[in-house]
Amino acid sequence: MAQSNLESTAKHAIYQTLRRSIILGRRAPGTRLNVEELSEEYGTSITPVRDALQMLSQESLVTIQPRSGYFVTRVTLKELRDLLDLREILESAAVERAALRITDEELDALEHVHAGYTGDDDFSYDRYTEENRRFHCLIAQASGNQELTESVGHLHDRLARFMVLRRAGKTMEYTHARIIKALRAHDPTLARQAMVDEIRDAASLILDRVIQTEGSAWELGGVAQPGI
Amino acid sequence: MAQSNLESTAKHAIYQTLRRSIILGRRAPGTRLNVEELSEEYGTSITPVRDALQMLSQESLVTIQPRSGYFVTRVTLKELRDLLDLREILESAAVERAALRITDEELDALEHVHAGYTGDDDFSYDRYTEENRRFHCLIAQASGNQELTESVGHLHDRLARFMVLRRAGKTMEYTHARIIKALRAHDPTLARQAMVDEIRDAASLILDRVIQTEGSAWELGGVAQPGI
DNA sequence: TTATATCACATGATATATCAGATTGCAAGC
DNA sequence: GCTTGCAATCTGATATATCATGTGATATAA
Repeated sequence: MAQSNLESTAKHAIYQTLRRSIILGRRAPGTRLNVEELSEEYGTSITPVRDALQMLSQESLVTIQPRSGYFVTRVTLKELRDLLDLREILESAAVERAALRITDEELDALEHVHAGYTGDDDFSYDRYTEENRRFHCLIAQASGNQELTESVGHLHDRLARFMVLRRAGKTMEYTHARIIKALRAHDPTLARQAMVDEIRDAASLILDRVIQTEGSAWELGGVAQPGI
Repeated sequence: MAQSNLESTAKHAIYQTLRRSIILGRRAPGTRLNVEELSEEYGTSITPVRDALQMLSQESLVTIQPRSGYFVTRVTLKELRDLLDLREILESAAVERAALRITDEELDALEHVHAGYTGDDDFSYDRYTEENRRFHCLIAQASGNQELTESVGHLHDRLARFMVLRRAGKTMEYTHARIIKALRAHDPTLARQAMVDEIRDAASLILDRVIQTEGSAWELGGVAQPGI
């Protein structure tokens, strides 16, 4: 997304709000998104709504059936596995690079990401998920590669609705502390190992949870697009 | 980009044509893209032109200055370096995974990508660049990770206008043969090394060429967006 | 009762007009 | 001569109307 000051446009405000509601699971996968309803909800015409939906479709959060409808994208189990694997590829590379060049300021920032465990309610889990995203993006930023940072951020956005399923509120600070320790030691191998451990644990938990709680709704290995 | 049968829409046809002209360098970085002119050129109203430009901006090929103009995105030297580094991250991971699971059919396909060296003219270089993209996407596909495959494809699209600068028409088949040999041996370490060698050689050549031929036009380490 | 054809409606896609902000050029003041 | 302010123009952003396609419902025939 290459734009300057796009934040001043209505389409951007709608995009952000809608994106967040999809990511946080308030609009369920497969749900139809109706442009007339959305334009009433946001108090605009359908044009910026369409623009926002176009943007979301390019992030694969929304699927366009031309001339038929817009839908919140369903994710197959295969796609989820692919995303989690891609996450490992990107974030292990990021943390290796970060270990070699991270500054004290950046390390301090990492240590202040978490506001602590406050329970297992939905509100707390929204916060933990956001803090987790911030933590990992700060590491990617410390890699010095902005393209990599943006890729990591987008990946977290796409995975956010699944990250909540982990229920890792109690353990997150511990696993992140391991990563911070390796970064402080400027040890790329150790940092990579700590990161890969976290990511694989998370992937395993997410996949288990998804299969348990939504097994019957998943298109295992198939194409899960509306209308097909 | 999550859509079904989008190819039937005018916005998609415009998107593809415009995208290609940017990638092939026919619209130079920094060039203003005027919606009225484009709508006349494509014989439509400005609406699908706007849609297409929105899509291109999300791929960072176009930069939107809200209420001011659309421009072909300029890439800073830092961004180019970051992209090339991200390419190494993604493609080395892809080739490792491919080495473990590539089929004979996929290997045959790799061996038939190249139509041979035909000279140093522009037309030939367009073809080499396209063949190079296809080669690397086939490898990513052989990794079995569709998300990774798409990421590699997008990366090649963004880098296409720089890949041409390599002038690697004569050497490409040789470097690709090394990779194919390692894949045939199902040796991930060897495959990774061959891939990293190619990517680093390419990156070095591209950066040298860019600095030589366009050094004075580059915003070294700065922000190179129109109007700033 | 089932299969096929037709019609009506829903909804995205597109066209056109208007609005809103940015940019440029010119004039006045210092 | 330089700077600032204002007006005009440019151009993207948005609103509204119309078009085009897909889907579901209904009617008709076998």
